[in-house]
Amino acid sequence: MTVSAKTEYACIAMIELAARYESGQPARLREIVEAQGIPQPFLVQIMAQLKAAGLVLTSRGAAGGYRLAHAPDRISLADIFQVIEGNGDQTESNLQKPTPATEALCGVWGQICQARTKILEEVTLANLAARVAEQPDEMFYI
Amino acid sequence: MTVSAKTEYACIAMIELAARYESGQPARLREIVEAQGIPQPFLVQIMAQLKAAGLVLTSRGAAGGYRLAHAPDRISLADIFQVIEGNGDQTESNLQKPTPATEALCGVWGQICQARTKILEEVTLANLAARVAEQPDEMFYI
DNA sequence: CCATTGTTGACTAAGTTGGTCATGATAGTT
DNA sequence: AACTATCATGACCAACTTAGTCAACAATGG
Repeated sequence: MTVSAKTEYACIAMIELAARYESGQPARLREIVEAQGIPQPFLVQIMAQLKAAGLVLTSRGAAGGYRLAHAPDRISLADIFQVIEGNGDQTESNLQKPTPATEALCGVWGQICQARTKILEEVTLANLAARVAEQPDEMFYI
Repeated sequence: MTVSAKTEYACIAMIELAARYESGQPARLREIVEAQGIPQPFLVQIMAQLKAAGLVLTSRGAAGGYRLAHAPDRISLADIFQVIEGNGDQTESNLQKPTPATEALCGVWGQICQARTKILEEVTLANLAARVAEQPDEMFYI
């Protein structure tokens, strides 16, 4: 599989925002960074992409921060992957000249993409937030 | 998804070998290269890996070449992926500090890996060779 | 006005991918 | 034995991607 760090960070940040969605108050970058241990300047890039795609809203200024653009149960991991990785749907071959063999293989790649997309679409932020809430917080070490 | 060129080449070469399995005669590197348009020196590397993993047998010398080590219906794409990509099963997080959020996500990554592996295990070389044989050969252009 | 926050875009270091090259080892052919 | 066809091995390299940094800027609340 190999999910890139960037994509994973994006998902984590979105989960964090989902947890605060009810309160209606925006989360500052620093808060997300501190809660999750993501390198700050890197997260800036990521949030910018998520904003450009319309998944999060921002407010500038002293009391600013990031909020989800939609309810957590309306945003799925598939949406986030789409933004960060582009539509990674590789139904194309690396080989220029199409042969019967490449076409057969592309069919398989397509099947895999479909299976993956289905799973990602079914997992929403609300869904994940619930799972997170269930787990013990494991903060008993420094 | 993004299957690397290397992995795809490996699969193609194995399909080519599967087609010749019945004849019992080894296929030369050059023949595979010419039939499929893979850069020759690169394929050498790939075949070496497949050999080291015991998927193909080789004979050196004038009438030498490559053969499958097992019947085509005993080799699946999962075997080939395993050799070329290592066990790409990423159930690990990119983030050092494990948080509840990362654990929830890793569960999803695991699900996806499982789905992918299942598909790859079900597709054997015999299976693919049959699909290839069905397709018209599209050799009407130069 | 000013401190706090997000915005933008350029930059970079390290690793991976895709590929090349040269040289050597082995086996059949003559 | 000499020759040639074939695989074997390991070093090498260029381009791209990933992960991350930095600095200057813009807007907003108090």
